[in-house]
This record gives sequence, C-alpha cells and structure tokens, in this order.
Amino acid sequence: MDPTATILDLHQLRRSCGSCALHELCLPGGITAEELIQLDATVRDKRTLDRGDTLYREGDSFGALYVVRSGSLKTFVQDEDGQMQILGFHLPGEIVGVDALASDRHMSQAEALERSSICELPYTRLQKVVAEVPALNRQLMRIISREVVEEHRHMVVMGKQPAQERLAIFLASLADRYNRLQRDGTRLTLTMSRSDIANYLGLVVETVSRVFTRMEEIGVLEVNRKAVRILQPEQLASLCGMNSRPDLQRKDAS
Amino acid sequence: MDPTATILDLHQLRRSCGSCALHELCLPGGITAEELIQLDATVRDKRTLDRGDTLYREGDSFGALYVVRSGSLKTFVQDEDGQMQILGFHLPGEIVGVDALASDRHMSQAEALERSSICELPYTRLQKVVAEVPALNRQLMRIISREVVEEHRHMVVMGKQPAQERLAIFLASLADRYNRLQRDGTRLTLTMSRSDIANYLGLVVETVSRVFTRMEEIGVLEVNRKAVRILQPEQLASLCGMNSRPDLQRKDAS
DNA sequence: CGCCGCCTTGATAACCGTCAATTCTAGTGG
DNA sequence: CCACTAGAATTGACGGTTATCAAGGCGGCG
Repeated sequence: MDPTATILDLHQLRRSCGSCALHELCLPGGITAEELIQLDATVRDKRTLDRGDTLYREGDSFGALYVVRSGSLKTFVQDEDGQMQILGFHLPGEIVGVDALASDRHMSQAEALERSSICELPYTRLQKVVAEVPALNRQLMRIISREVVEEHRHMVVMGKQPAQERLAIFLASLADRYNRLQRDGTRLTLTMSRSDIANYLGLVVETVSRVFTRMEEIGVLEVNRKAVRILQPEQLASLCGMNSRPDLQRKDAS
Repeated sequence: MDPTATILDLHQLRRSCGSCALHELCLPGGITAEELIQLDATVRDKRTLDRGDTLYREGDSFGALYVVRSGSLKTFVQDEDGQMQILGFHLPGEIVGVDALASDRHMSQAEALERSSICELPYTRLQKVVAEVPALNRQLMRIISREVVEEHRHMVVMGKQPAQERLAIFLASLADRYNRLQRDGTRLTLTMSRSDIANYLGLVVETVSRVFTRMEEIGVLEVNRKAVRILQPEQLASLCGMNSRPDLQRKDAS
C-alpha cells in the first residue's frame, strides 16, 4: 500500500549487524564492537522472501547458514510421496540451515510464511571469522544448541500429550518468543496456516480447530482468524501441564 | 566371566583417539595426524559407566561434551511430576551434551543403558583446540549437525505414524547405525527396556509389545527378549513407509 | 459479485491407551 | 539344585481421544 515501504525496507536491509535490532539475540550477542565488524563482512546479503518463497530445498548443496531478520519461516521435510512434517517455525533472531552441516546438503526445506528478510552467512566466510574470533564461535555454538533444546521441547510435546495441551504449549512458547523479541506476548499473529500448526503438533487440522474453539469458549483466548489474543496467560500456562494433575482437570467451576 | 576382561578394557580405555576404533566416526574424522595429537590432549578422561549410572543430570553446570566410546546411553528430560520423555539412544561415536551449550547448564539427563565408556571433552580445552584447528571445528559442527538431522527424523516418526511403522523405523534406524559401526545390522541387541522404546516412540509399552509380536508373526523379525534378529530387512523397510502407499499394505502374498 | 481455499463444525469409527491378569526371566536364598 | 520373588514383558478386554469423512461457513481475491 505505502509506496515508500519497499524503500524503507531496503534501507533496513542494509543496516549492519551492529545496528540490527536483533543485536542481542543473534550472533553478535556478547562480542565486542571490533569483532562485530568482522562479522558484518561475512554477511553476504540480506535476502527478502515473499510469502511462500523457498530459502532452500532438501538436497540443495550447502552454502550458508541463515538468520531470520524479520518475518517468519517454516522448515519441513517431505518424504517421497509428498507427506510433509513441519520441523519448526522460526522467528527473527533464529537460525536455520544447521542440518546441512553434516552432509553438505540441506536435509530439509525452508519456506517463508510471510514477507521476510534473511541474513545469509556464507559458511566458508563464517568459518574464517569464527576461527579468528573465538567468542563468535562460542556464540554460534550457543545458538545451534538453542535449536537443539527447542527441538527437545518439541519432542516432549509430540511424545504423549493430549491435543489441548499441545496447542497450549505451542501458544505459550510462541508468546515467550514474542516477549524475547519485545513484542506483546498476549497478541499473537499466526503466520502459519491451521494445517501447518496441526502438522507441527502431530494432529489433524480439525482437531486444532476444535481446540481453538474450546479455548475460546473457556475464555483463555480470543481467536480471530490469524490473530490470537491470550486473555488469561496463567490459565493457558496451567493448560500446558494439566493432564498430569488430575485435580486441575476441570476448569474454575469451583 | 573372563577375569582379564576388566584389564583389557582398561587398556582399551587408554588408547588414544588416533588408535580408536571410532576414528572415522568421531571427531577425528578427516583431520591430520598432527591435529589429532592436539585433540588427544583435550580428552580428559575416558570414564566408565555401569548400567543405570548417570553421566549428567538436568541442571548440572556444563563442563564437557561427551562421546560414546562403547556401550550405549539414553538421554531424556523429566518434568516436575516425574513424567519422562526419552530424547534419544546413543551408540558409539555419537556425541551427547550439546544441549548444554546454550545456557551453560545441561537441559537433559544422560544415563548408561549398559556398561559403557565415554570420552569426556572438557569444553574450555576443546574450544582452544578448535580455535587452532579449523578442520576440527568443522568436524565438531558436522557431528552436532548429525544430531540435529537425527532429531528431525525422529520428529517425522512422532508426527503422525502408526505404531507399527514407528517401531519399524526405529529398528531400521538402529540397524543402519549398527552397519556404520561395522556390526551385523541384522542382529540387534536392544539394551534399552521395552518401556524405554515405547516412551521414545510416543507409545505405551503394551503397544510396543504387541507390535513386536505381530512382526514376529509375519516373519519379519525373530524376537528373543533383548535380542532381535531381522529376518527380512526388505520387508522391514517396506513397513517403514507403508501407511502412505495403500497398495503395499499386504505383504508379498502374491 | 462469485469462485476458491481455508477454516469450522458434526457424526462415526479406529487405533491405541488404560486396566488387569498371566507368563517369563533374572536374581536370591534355602 | 530348586523354590521363591520382584520386575519386566506379554496378552486380553474395554473405552477414550482423536482421525476420518462429509458438509457448511467465512473471507480473500480476481
């Protein structure tokens, strides 16, 4: 709509790591200004992706790691017959492409859920820099480790949780990440489709829809298409662990 | 039984990375002999764990990464009320402890499934070495990435597969890893309990038991307590993707 | 304005989890 | 050597949560 939007966006894209809003979340976290300059040099470009655009596909040869700068991505795998499994949704400050380090080939696909901008870190350059800046290497490891922790959390969800709990955990986790980004964690924008959410949680889309409805009925959420408002954060939190505490099964019908 | 076993084991433990049987699978993969010497220096000790021993617990402060040298481990998380979720089983050559890099605290627990020996890589030392040996840093990344890929595969399993397929994939994956270790991939030794397997796959122990029985009935496996023999590897492989190809539902009853 | 995809809602059934009993194994002691 | 026990694994009957199938509503976009 606004014709200047694109231009502004381009300006933003050209900002260096030092002035990036993600400064603390991204690789620069905890390194000196001097070291930062070196990192800046490794960031090749800051690509812009439109909704549905693919950042990399399974089988692509590995060239770079990517950091989400704005917008959001989903990563997923697809088996031969087209069945897909979503591995994660990625918000600004999060890294994608790590799974390609093992075999020099991407083992998943990354796709933009909305218009997004991405920092590309060509791996050969990145390697050189991290060799010279140990703190940066440490930070890179830290970020990758964060991915692993996040995946472990997801396994707990997929392991043996009822549907309502899965969705509650998903929303609470999203709210957390919003907070880290200094966004309002009570007003979520679900850039992914319902079936993406369902797939990610190991459910079908109908179940997700039903649970949304139920949560709205009990007053925890206000759902409006992609806009979700968390009305009772505490109760949402309690829904995250309910099945293990039978006495909390019923809602506040004291 | 053999009184010399312990002594031999101790000798083995003292062997350096250079002579380790896991040479190609472990960190040393693809680095020079010279660089290897530096790595040897970082490996503090090679600890021995008995069945049930804990390598680290959730919350422990992070000191080292660990490589399984022999035996096998399980890693898992436990929420407040004691519910556990197994994250993975780890065979020789595989690394554990990566999830601690993010926060300097272990976010899971690692426990030996049998008598195992473990290479401990104190992280401060490891950092120094990888700073000096880029190839080693690369290799470390590669191994961590392998973990991530493995976890992605597991998410596909947990996502939406029927019970039989889950177990089939689990066994096939184990067989693969046996092959990489140059063991006979058709004769598996399940060092973990049935309920460990069930938990890992997001099922209950009864279901796992039933599926084992069914697989034995159709002649794919021969199950004897912890010893599993894969009689028809091809058919096992077909069971891994059956639900999506209806025409393969029935076995070769041509 | 009208199509089309996404989401929602409802009815039915299946797979798997729960509960309960039995068998098997390994470890212990008589 | 064998009986005994405790824990693990198996087997069976049943029920519940969620998938499946089917239809209808809503919003976006040409």
